[in-house]
Amino acid sequence: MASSEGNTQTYKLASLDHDINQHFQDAIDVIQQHSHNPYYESDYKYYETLVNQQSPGQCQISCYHIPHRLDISASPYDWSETAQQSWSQVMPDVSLSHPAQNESSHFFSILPPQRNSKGRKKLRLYEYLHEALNDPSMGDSIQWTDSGSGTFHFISKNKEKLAECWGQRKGNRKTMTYQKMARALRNYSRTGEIVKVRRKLTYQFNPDILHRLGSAQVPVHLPCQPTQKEVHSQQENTSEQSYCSSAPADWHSWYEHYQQQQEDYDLASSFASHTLTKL
DNA sequence: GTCCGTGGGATAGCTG
DNA sequence: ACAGCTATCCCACGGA
Repeated sequence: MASSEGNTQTYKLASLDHDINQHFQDAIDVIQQHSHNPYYESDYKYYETLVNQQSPGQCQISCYHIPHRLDISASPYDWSETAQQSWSQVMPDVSLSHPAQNESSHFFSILPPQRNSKGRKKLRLYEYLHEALNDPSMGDSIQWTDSGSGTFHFISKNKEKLAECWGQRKGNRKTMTYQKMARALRNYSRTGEIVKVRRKLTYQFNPDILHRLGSAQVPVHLPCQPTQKEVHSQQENTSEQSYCSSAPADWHSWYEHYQQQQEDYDLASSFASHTLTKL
């Protein structure tokens, strides 16, 4: 894909200017905000405020629901509406002053899109990550950077724990590592489901994926290693609900938007670098 | 030099 | 059996 190559080149350029860019990040943010890019906003405001709330080593996902203003809670969602919505309508409008983990919560589950040989849907990585993000007990491994824009980051200290949980969840024989899990995440960059953000350990959900995950919820408890009964029960609960696997109209525009952001960032980086050279 | 994060080719495994 | 998709394995690279 040409866009992937473009992104790669952009990353390489950005790495050359890494030091400079750190100092110019604030200025770049201002530029991006003025260019009306809603998905490049202040992703990192909560680094200082986010707190590890739960005990480490606990490999369990309780699956809490974050209420979004646009949320449709547990009711099935008509995805045909999504294609008719503008970007601002699709995006959950979560106030930056209310980090997700401080919200009141209740149990939920998400709907895996793939089916296994028995006709059940298979959990995908991004779904698992979304579960983990909304599970306070996993707050020491993965956290929302900005739940409104779908930006999240792994906690360096415990990211391996999350990866191991993912591997256990998938029933892998070999231990899953963050490195391998991150490789899978990079695959999502190709499809646009999750993209890499220019920050260490930070990624961003496609807003439509985010919206889909946020609105496909039913009360259920999902342990890291669910028993067969639990798996069956969960899947019984979710299999009847509609789950649109086709890409809605806004998906493409979002990805273009993302690429444009990369270009904007690159331009800003070049400008910053050029300016410093002259100084 | 090591460690960590990232990028990507190759391949295994699953699904239709 | 086959193709397509996703996850995993493994290695290389760059920065701190």
